[in-house]
Amino acid sequence: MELRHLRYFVAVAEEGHVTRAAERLGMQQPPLSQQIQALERELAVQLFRRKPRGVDLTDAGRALLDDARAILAHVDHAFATTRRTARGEQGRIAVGFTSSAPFHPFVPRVIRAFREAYPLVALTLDEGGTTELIEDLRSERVDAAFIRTPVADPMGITVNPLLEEAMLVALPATHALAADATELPLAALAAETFIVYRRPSGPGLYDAIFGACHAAGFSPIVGQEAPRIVSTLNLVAAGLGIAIVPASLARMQMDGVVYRALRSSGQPRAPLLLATRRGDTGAVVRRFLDVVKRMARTFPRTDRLARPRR
Amino acid sequence: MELRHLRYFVAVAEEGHVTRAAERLGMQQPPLSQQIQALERELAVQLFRRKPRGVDLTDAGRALLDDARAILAHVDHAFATTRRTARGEQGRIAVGFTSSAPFHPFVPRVIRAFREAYPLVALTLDEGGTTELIEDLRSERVDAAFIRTPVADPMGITVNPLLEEAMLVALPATHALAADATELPLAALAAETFIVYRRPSGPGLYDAIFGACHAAGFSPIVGQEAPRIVSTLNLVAAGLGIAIVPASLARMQMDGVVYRALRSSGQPRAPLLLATRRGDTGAVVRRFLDVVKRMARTFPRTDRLARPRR
DNA sequence: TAAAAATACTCCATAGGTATTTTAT
DNA sequence: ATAAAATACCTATGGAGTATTTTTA
Repeated sequence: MELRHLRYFVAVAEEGHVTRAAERLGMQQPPLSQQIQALERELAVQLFRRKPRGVDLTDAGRALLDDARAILAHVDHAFATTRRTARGEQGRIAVGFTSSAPFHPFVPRVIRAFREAYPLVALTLDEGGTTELIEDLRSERVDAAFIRTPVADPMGITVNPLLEEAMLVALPATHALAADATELPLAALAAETFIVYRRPSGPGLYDAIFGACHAAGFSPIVGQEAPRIVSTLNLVAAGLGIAIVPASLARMQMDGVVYRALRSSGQPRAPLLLATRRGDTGAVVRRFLDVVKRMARTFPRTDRLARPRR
Repeated sequence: MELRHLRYFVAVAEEGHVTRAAERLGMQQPPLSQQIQALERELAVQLFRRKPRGVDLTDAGRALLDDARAILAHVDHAFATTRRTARGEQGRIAVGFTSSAPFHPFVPRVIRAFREAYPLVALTLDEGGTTELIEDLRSERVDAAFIRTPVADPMGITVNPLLEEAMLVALPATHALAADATELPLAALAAETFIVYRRPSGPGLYDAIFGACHAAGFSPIVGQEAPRIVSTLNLVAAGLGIAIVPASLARMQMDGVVYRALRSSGQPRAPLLLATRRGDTGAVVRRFLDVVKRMARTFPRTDRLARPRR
């Protein structure tokens, strides 16, 4: 029993005429008659009643016709779905992000663009800490993750740098420097207590900030450590110190916190990165990466990556 | 693209191993590999990732697997349905009956028995006049019809005699003969006005009643004609005359009407018949006829048919 | 290096073609 | 008498078998 038999059966049933059906199928009448007979023999059921000017369906044949059509349609549908899945146009993708990532306008923008470009892909979003997200990537709970810091141990993980942005100083509103409306040189913060974000297993943005301070000629005084970037702002509002945060965080206005720009020379910069599994063959993930990289290239110049020095 | 490809694909996907799948399919590994490749080529999609100890599904392959299983199951289901339909175990049948037929206990009994024996057959019931039912049979609105009178023009119709029953006199309750509790000889009705049932296109039970009366030595006085057997009883209740009706009608107790048996010698008898299309090839109809005929043979002796004299 | 899949080839079963007969009105 | 399906027979495509090579962790 093969699909051929069903295709032939439907053609004969629809034409009510073996010869005409053979014509429609681009074949001769005798082999078509034979295949129909083979089908009837295998089912041990008479499907057609032979009449002098054609054939017509028996009750059993009529019962089979609907099913045969449905089966053939199902086959077509399955193939279309398979092809779309292979092209990455259909399927599912789970995207993770750290708490600070969605403040960067690039992230919601790229998610929206992907959803529009691939409406048949079910995209789910999960927030998590960087360490957690890397673990989720390895265990395939997520397929891609927007993170803000390079990964310490990228075994099996590819980290794609996307954009960089300036960093700002977050000051308590009552702070003396907050009165100054202009941008600050980094050196002006030499006497301040720094609230830093540092995750247990890696440096976070720590190195970028400290490197910039050292270049500016001082070694920062470290106060409280916060578990995630967003929570540093709470500590700043409480007057426990100042913090250097990615510029996009300024979108979150928080009572008791004001932001001030840093003078561009020697300014630390915060990256936005996308982590994926190394050698992931999922076509949807590849499509997602394509969209993300393409959009990163067309993002406003100031946020583009510095060309890596070779 | 043939079902073979889907069967092979499912086997390989389930085993995760071409060689083992080939074993399960009772074939060698190379032709199986070839067929899988042919499937991938036709879809232009890679379904398996080849690994040193077997193969595993790509996303596209995983998408196809569910559909492939569903398609193969659908094929099996379709074939089972087709076979059942051919055997008359599944399908539909429309059964007609004249207004007086369901009073005969045989009719509801046989309907119930058929429904139990063939639960997958959808049986519908339609009441109608005899002429109407014969027309419905010809136009395939019904497939079988219980009727009470032979058909005048049975062109293309087979009428199967099933049972015969005695006839009773229906008398107005106020009638002098109603006081007499015992059975009556037919001759006692010689002076009565007969209400007869006679359909436009045929004799109905007219001939049976008149024949019996003539044999009893009188020619009945005909009063009103009623359109259907049941309505004769209304005319009897109204005192317009008496009627000779099938014994099973006595199940319908009606105010103002009493029934009296007729002495058996020369008693007219009413047939119950089943009309079907001559040469109907519908397996369900054949099953129905089988059940009806079998049950008619095992019905209480007094209602069985007189052996046709040759 | 070893297990498994892929390739190369051979064979034959059968789908499909051609010619003719049978069937049913 | 005629249209159409069935049968008989032939051809050749391609599915399946055997032997061998290639692949990859």
